[in-house]
Amino acid sequence: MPELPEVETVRRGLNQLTLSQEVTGGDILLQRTISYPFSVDEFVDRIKGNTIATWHRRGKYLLAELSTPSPSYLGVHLRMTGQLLWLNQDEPLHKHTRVRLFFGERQELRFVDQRTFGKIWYVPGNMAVEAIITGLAKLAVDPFSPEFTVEYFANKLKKSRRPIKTGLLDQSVVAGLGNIYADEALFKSRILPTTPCTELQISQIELLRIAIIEVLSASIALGGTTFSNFLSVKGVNGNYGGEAWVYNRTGEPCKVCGHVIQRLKLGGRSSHFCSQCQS
DNA sequence: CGTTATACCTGCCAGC
DNA sequence: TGCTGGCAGGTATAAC
Ligand SMILES: [Zn+2]
Repeated sequence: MPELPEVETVRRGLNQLTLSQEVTGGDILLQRTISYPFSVDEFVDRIKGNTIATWHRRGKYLLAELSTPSPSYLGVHLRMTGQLLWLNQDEPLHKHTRVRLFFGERQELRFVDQRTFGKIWYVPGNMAVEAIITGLAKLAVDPFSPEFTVEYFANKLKKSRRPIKTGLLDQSVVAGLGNIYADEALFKSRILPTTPCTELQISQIELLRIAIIEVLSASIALGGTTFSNFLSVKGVNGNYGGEAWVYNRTGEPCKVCGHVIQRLKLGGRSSHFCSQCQS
């Protein structure tokens, strides 16, 4: 479900709805969703009594800053099908409910996750976030950060001759891109997904950098994607879908030149592209 | 070290 | 109608 625009949409909803309310309990319906600590009872004990000061996003990871002890955190990764929903506790359970966190008397933050790949961590105050949520250790800069310069990007890309599509999905190159927006950014910058990273000209790298920022911004502005089971915290789907140039359009005509959109497996993932517009 | 394949799951859809 | 194979937002780890 979630790439950067969807996770950012969820983060904004969480900041509107969940702050400054006491966590009064929890119910872990699927133990392996909790990545840390090992004991789910300890997880609930540690979270209980806290309030959330604010939600941060790092790449596709969500981090809730907890009140006590400071600094301590609740981390969430939605992976493919995770949803965080703000509900009344009496709302009937969704089929794929995995974790319930209760707030105050009636409210609940419910983690629903069909494919069960999603992960939740509690990060104690005396431990580094990267030591618990290990995926954060190798995470690259955010595409909206001033550090995401053409020099930074070129430096990351020169290290490997793998296809650029594979490079864009590597979260240690740039944080937050997934299959949809990687394909869209490559189309917008007119680069074939198969192009080896090392063969990109600096001018192409700059076009790609701009396209990444544009495509992610456009989707955030529309509340995330229509593709997949994505839902915001308030339970609504996004509106970014009709504006897709190539993603999920195999066999349909290119919106620019009319040539048929093709699909190719790269790094185990589908890539969608126009062989006329992209080179 | 870089790179690819596979595992982790559930469900949907096209084709036979 | 079943059944089967392929596919789906992502990442960690094993196996070259
Ligand atoms: Zn085209």
